[in-house]
Amino acid sequence: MPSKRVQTASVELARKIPPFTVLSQEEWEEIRSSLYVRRYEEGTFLFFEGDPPTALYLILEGHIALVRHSPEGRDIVLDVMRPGNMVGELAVFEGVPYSASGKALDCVQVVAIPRDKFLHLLARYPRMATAVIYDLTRRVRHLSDLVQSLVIERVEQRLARILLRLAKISGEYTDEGWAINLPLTRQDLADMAGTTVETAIRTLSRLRKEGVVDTIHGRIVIRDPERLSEIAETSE
Amino acid sequence: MPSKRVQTASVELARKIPPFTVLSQEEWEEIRSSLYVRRYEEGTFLFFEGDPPTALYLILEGHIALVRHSPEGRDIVLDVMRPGNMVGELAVFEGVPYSASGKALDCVQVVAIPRDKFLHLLARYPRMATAVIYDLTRRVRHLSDLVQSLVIERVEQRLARILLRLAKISGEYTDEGWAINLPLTRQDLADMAGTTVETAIRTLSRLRKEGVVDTIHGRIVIRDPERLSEIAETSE
DNA sequence: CGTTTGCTTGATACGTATCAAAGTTGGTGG
DNA sequence: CCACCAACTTTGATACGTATCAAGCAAACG
Repeated sequence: MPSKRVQTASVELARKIPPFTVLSQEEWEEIRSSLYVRRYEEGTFLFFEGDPPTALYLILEGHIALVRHSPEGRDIVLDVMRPGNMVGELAVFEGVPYSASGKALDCVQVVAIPRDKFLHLLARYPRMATAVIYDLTRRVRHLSDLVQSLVIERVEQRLARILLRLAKISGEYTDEGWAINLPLTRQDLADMAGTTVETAIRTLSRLRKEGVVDTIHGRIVIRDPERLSEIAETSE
Repeated sequence: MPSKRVQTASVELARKIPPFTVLSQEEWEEIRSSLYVRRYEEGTFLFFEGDPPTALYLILEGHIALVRHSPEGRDIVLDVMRPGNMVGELAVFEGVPYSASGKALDCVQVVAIPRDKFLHLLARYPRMATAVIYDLTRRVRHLSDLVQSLVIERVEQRLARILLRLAKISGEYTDEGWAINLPLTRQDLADMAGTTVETAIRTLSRLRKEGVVDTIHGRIVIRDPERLSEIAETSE
């Protein structure tokens, strides 16, 4: 049964990432059966804001955007998570609905841990909490940066910062430049920068005319990382 | 020695708040000597953004604002912490400089736990991690709300939201209305709303003329909580 | 008292949202 | 292979909220 073997192999990948690295081999073997692998297509949702907290997800592959939907129909991307990160801890911990939706930005593979299983695990192996704390810590720091960015920076700077971050997260060096390996729409970028599509487009167009960035086959390529960093850091 | 007795009594208050409630009496007695109480005057700083992480603080009394300073001299309040909350966990955990300053908004009393002591405690009593996680969870949720607020709401709505939150945190019912028991300047409020003093003042003036809020002896009083909630929730 | 610090109001400029409309791309089925 | 549709992208004109600069005012303080 090939599919079964793939499944087992994938779960085994989780063995090597933070919450589980603290476990001994026996402990791991014991809990492994509680975990299951799931795949999500680009653009699909793992869960929606407001859903009851059924599971916590550990990213094996791909990228997930945490998105808030506003009543007026506007979306806001709070964070972009990548392999090794956890998603859904907040809700799972407090037993309250997810406070944001989890949207697959590309082809995503996760290990899902049902809420009650995870709470059991944590009660039994409290050392696992360290991994959760580190993940939350990263999120607090990122959100703090985002707040500061929204208050003091203009759209151009915010976009520059976002592009550099995305390139760091999932960039690839090509002969065209430093390419961001994610199928992002202008709307996605606008939602990350806290602005509108039109403004995001205008800003990117200007940067393209200046030779700083470009889009090739729908992917954004950073042609002049130095210049982009300058724009991101300009304090005025 | 009266001062010594006060000190001991104050440390004892920490016994009843989250990270320590999980400890048995013996465990508590063992670690108690590692803790010490500190007091801060209104307007003083417990630590500054960029300082090495010397200690984690547990608030016994008073309120602390987590403030980011921008290079251009602008301040941004990321969160307001109150009794029972922890301050400084991020830096203490990762061993990196504080990512924001801790500013006493009123007369503050804290239990300080030196970094190495706290890490030891946590390694020894991993159950304590739960309290840390809950605190971080609250912060992530608050920062997420703040980001959403900054992106979709206008200054008036943001200020309304902030006033309601502050009133919930440290409000008192007087015959004048629901008074916020903190000595806040207009600048403080502007820093919380991510705007400038002038705009904050103009907005508050308007609200005062409409009979929604007022300031009496430098304290803000909410005269019409209903109306203020409406303003905070108006989705357009 | 004079000086500082915080508060207030006004005039103007700028960045970005909004509304509108046209161009582009990729996929689907005839 | 082409026609068509839907989704995404792009550009333009205009309006609005808020920052900025400037100046006067009030209260606190040594």
